[in-house]
Amino acid sequence: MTTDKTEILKALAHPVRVSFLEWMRTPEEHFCNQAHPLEMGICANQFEKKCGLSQSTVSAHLATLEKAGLLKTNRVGQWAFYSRDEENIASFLNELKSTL
Amino acid sequence: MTTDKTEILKALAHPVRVSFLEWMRTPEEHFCNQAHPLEMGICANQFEKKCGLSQSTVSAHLATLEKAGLLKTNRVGQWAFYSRDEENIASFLNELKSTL
DNA sequence: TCTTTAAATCGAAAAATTCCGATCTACATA
DNA sequence: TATGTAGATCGGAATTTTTCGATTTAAAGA
Repeated sequence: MTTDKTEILKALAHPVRVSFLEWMRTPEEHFCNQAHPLEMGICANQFEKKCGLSQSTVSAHLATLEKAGLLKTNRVGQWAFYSRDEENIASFLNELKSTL
Repeated sequence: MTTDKTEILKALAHPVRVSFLEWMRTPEEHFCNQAHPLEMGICANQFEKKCGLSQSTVSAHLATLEKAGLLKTNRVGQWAFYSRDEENIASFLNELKSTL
């Protein structure tokens, strides 16, 4: 969670990772079949089903987004729940708007 | 000049290309030594001096930014003058803000 | 304790990106 | 016409990214 502009832009350079973030804007729309309450975040395995990539690839994409500061992780038992880091996302968008 | 979100985000994934765009926000500050008037745009060779990369590499970076729709080209004689495509940049930022 | 399940990590292959020097094209000028 | 300059394009090397299957780690349940 570095919040470095370059790292964030690299994280956004792959369409699958952008999709992950976009899906998470409206979880009830994209992850309505999740066993756990959506308030806990989105379970990692939900992304696998939705994007068709392997477990290890999805895990790597989620790690990239988390390292960039765009996602937060909530580990409960054997599960990892991801949610958008709205504060970092907003400040990135603001920085981009004022510097780009 | 496709104005495709994915292509733009890929174009922004390299720090040198982001620098190019940022420098061009204030040309009088970053390209004050240009022989031609800054209103014509920024001459390609200006970027070479400033970033230290080779002519062919700079040309490729500029082409990437132009294909993404972030820059416009104005060819005059043997020179290529580049300027920001403010309209596309603004609509990209707006789209990003409302979808990401 | 043994088995199952979820997710991270490892190792390696494939693909994409970055970069350079050399070449090619176009224009300008002597 | 020959020379010089600017910039695009080509070919290839180096690096980075993407992806997968296999393994490891950790927790859950039988």
